[in-house]
Amino acid sequence: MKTKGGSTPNALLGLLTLRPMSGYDIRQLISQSIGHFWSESFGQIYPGLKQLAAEGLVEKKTERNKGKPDRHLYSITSDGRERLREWLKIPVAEEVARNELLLKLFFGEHVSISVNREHVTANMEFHQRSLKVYTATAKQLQIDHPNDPQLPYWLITLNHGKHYSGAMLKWCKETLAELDAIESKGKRRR
Amino acid sequence: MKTKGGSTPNALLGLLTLRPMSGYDIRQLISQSIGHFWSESFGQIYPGLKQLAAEGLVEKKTERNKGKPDRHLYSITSDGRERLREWLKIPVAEEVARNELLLKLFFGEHVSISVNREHVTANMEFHQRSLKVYTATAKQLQIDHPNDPQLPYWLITLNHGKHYSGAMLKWCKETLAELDAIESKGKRRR
DNA sequence: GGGTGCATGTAATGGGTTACATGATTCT
DNA sequence: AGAATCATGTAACCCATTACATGCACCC
Repeated sequence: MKTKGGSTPNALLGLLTLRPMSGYDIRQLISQSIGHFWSESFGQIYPGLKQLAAEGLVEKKTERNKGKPDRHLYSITSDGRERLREWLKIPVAEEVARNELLLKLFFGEHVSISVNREHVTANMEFHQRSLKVYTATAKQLQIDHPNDPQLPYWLITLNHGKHYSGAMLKWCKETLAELDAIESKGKRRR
Repeated sequence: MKTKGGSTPNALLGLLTLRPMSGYDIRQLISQSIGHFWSESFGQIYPGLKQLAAEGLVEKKTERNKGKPDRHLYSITSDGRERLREWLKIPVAEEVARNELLLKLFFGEHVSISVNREHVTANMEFHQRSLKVYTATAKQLQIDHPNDPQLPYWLITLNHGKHYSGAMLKWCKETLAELDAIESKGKRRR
C-alpha cells in the first residue's frame, strides 16, 4: 500500500514530537522547518488537530491567558507516536508534480522570447534566494542543535534543497542561453 | 497578477494547438509529451473541453463511426489562441511543492535506518528510470520533428528533467552514505 | 467467456486554500 | 490612529482524482 491521504494529520503528529504546540505554533514552526517542502493552512491545521484529539492521538490542554486568547496546547500521545511510525514506514507514492513553469515553456513558441526569458529569470532568482536560505539554515541548525539525534535527518532535507536549487540554477542558465540561440536563429532566417 | 486557477483549461488549449483532438486523444498525448510535469484526468478533460467550447475558445466537430463510439474532435479557435497567449504571459506563481519523501525523512529518526534507506532507494530507482526516458525522448523528438519551431521548447522541458533527476540521483547517493554514517555512529555509541 | 482498448461522460469524494468572523495587545 | 501580532475556528469554494455507468469490437 502506498501513501495517499492522511499526510496532513501525520505531518501534524510529526511536528508535535518536537514539542507540545498550539495550532498557531505549528503554523509558525512549519515556515522555519519543513516550509521548503511542505505547507499547511489553518483551515487544515485546526480541524486536523481536533480530529487527532478525537482519535486519542494527541492530547489537548487549554492554557488560559489574561488579555490574550486561550491557547490550545496539543501534545502527542504514545498512540500518536505509534501511528506516526506506522505511517513513516509506508512507501512514498511518486506522483507527477505539476509544474506550471514547464507547462508554459512547453508552449513557449506561441509567445515572444522575452516572455519566456522572464519566466526563467524569475525562477532563477527564486532558486538563488533558496540556495542562500538552505545554506544559512544548515549552519544555524548545527549551532542550535549540535547533538540532536534528529539533526542528520534535518540536514538531509536541506541537502535536498541545495541539490535541487543548484540543478535548477544550472538549467535556468542553459535555458537562457538556449533562448538566445533561438532568437538569433530566428533573426538569421529573416 | 499571478496564475492560480485556470491552468487546466489553458493546458488543454495548448495541446489543441498541436492538432485537433478528442478528450481521449488528449489524455493519450499527455503521457507522451507533458506527462513528466503535468497530468489531467478525464474528470477534468471532458468538462474542461465543454466549458472551452461554451466560451468559443474551441470548436467541436462530431465524427461518427460505425461500431465504435462517436469521437468529439475539438480544435482551437483564434480566440482560443489569443487566450492561450495571454495566459502564457502571466508570471508563474512559485508555490511550495509538497514533498512527502522529504516529510518522511525529516521525521526519519523515529523509525529504523532501513526504512529510510528504502524510501531513498525507491526514489533513486525512480530517477534512474526517468533519466533514461528523458534521454530517449529527446533523441526521438529530434528524429521525429527535426525542423519544428517548437522543438527547442520541448527540449528545454526535457533538459529540466535531466537536471532534476541527475541532481536527485546525487542527493540519493549522498543520503544513503549519510544514513550509513548515522548507523555506524549509533553502533559506536552502544 | 473475459480482458483490453476505444470512447464519452457524470457523480461522489477528498483535499486544500482563502475568506470570513472575532477581539485584545503592542508597536509605530 | 492604524497596522501587526497573537489566537482560534468555520464556511465557502476550487480543483482534482476515482469510481461509476455505458457499450461495442477485437483478441486470446
